Amino acid sequence: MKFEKIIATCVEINSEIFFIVKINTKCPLKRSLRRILLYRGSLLRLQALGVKRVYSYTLGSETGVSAEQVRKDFSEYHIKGNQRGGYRVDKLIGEMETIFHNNGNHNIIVVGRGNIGSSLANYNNFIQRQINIVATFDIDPSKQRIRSDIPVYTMERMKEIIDRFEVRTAIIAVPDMVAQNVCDQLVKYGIDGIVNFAPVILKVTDDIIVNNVNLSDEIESVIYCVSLTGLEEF
Amino acid sequence: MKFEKIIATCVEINSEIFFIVKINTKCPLKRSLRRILLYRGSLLRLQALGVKRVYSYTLGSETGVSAEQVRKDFSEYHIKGNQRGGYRVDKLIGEMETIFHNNGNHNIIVVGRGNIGSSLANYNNFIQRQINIVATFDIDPSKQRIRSDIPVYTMERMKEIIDRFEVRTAIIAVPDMVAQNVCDQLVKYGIDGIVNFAPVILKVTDDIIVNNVNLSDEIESVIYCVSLTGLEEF
DNA sequence: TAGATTGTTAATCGATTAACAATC
DNA sequence: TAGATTGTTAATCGATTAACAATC
Repeated sequence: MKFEKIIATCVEINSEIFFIVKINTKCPLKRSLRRILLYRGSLLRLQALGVKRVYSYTLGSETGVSAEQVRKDFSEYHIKGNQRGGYRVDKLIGEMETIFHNNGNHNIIVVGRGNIGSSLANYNNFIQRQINIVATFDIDPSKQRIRSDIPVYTMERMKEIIDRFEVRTAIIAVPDMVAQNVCDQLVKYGIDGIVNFAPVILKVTDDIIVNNVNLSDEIESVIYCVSLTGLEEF
Repeated sequence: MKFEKIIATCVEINSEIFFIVKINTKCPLKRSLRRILLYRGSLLRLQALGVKRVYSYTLGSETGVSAEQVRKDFSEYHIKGNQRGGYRVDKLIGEMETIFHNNGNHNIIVVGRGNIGSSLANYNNFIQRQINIVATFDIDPSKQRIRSDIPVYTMERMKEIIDRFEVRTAIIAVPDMVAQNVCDQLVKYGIDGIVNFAPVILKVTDDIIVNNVNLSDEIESVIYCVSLTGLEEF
């Protein structure tokens, strides 16, 4: 875990000077560890289908990773298989849970109950992964009438809920203009990790983990790749 | 652009053997190019605020990238600045558009008008980025009554719309169980690029670009990073 | 045993950082 | 000019691939 030095920078906007305190880099999870997350997702799915054993090349093929890479990753985290029968699915999942300290559910909250907020609230993939959305928040009081398993509260109750459920990770799914405000509030209430869906880079201190998910970027990179095909240099 | 060799693999599920033709790796956009996308997003925002000029350290700070990295990236794509006055925002944006061949709008479609599909349909960040959602599709005919700028069609009209608007990129926002079916259909109708929000790895041939956006993984990596803080080794 | 598969080490590749020269 | 900033080359770091030995 590296701590970067704090650099203050400034921008000139219409001859007014603004100071930018410091930016946190994207959640710096090692590639190998992200792949472990990927393998786990795949294994949970295979397990649900009744698969008992996998080989490195099976799992690799399932996740789009080479068999060598899978074994290399397993080796890094001391996950052992059997040189004849591959890996037992349930054992693998267990070992991965240990890596992620997944002893129990992780309580998270979602701020903003618009479309993205609602997608997340209704996303049933989370239960399997022990991600537990305890509440969502929205400034619009009419949103509280939404019928859903996951409650919608006004912003006033944020601190209370964060404390009660010992929430450390929050999702920001509010419009860009208020994302920074919400972020500051969350940090003030003790949140350590943020998944940010607003297309702005949040200004936070170094001790806060931020993962920016930019949907436009994800789509644009595909559009770009597609525009390259056809005009190949051989 | 690299073309991988085709490897056929098989899995045993309840003593039935399934063959997996080939998996496409995640949209393999170079890191530097992804950052160009990131810079562009930031520059568009700054431009809207009235910012005329940026320095490498300003833009770096805005995007969470080091100033050296910014200059290195610019150098790779032959983007030149002024050794005294930094870079002109409008000129930068223009040069980035050229890199992405962004001469005109890119028509895309969204399959699945659930929560994620609707988020995307209502996401106003796309217009600025010249991403143009021409239609959404859903099997549920009642969804066609949704009031929105972007129409909802039944699956039957997919081919027609793809042809008419020359769509090459599609977004899959359907439940996991049908994602592969939808994918196969899209490919049959001539789609070259897919952004997949279903938590399954799609099986496609090598010539199709797939970018898997897994929301659980994004959240989990933050949860993991957060769980690490506090137990630092110094 | 022979063969298939794991597990690890070494070699390569790509991406980031550091250093500094060029220049407005 | 002096100073700040760009732009590029070299050094380092990390991640992937290749090769192969270990073993069930």
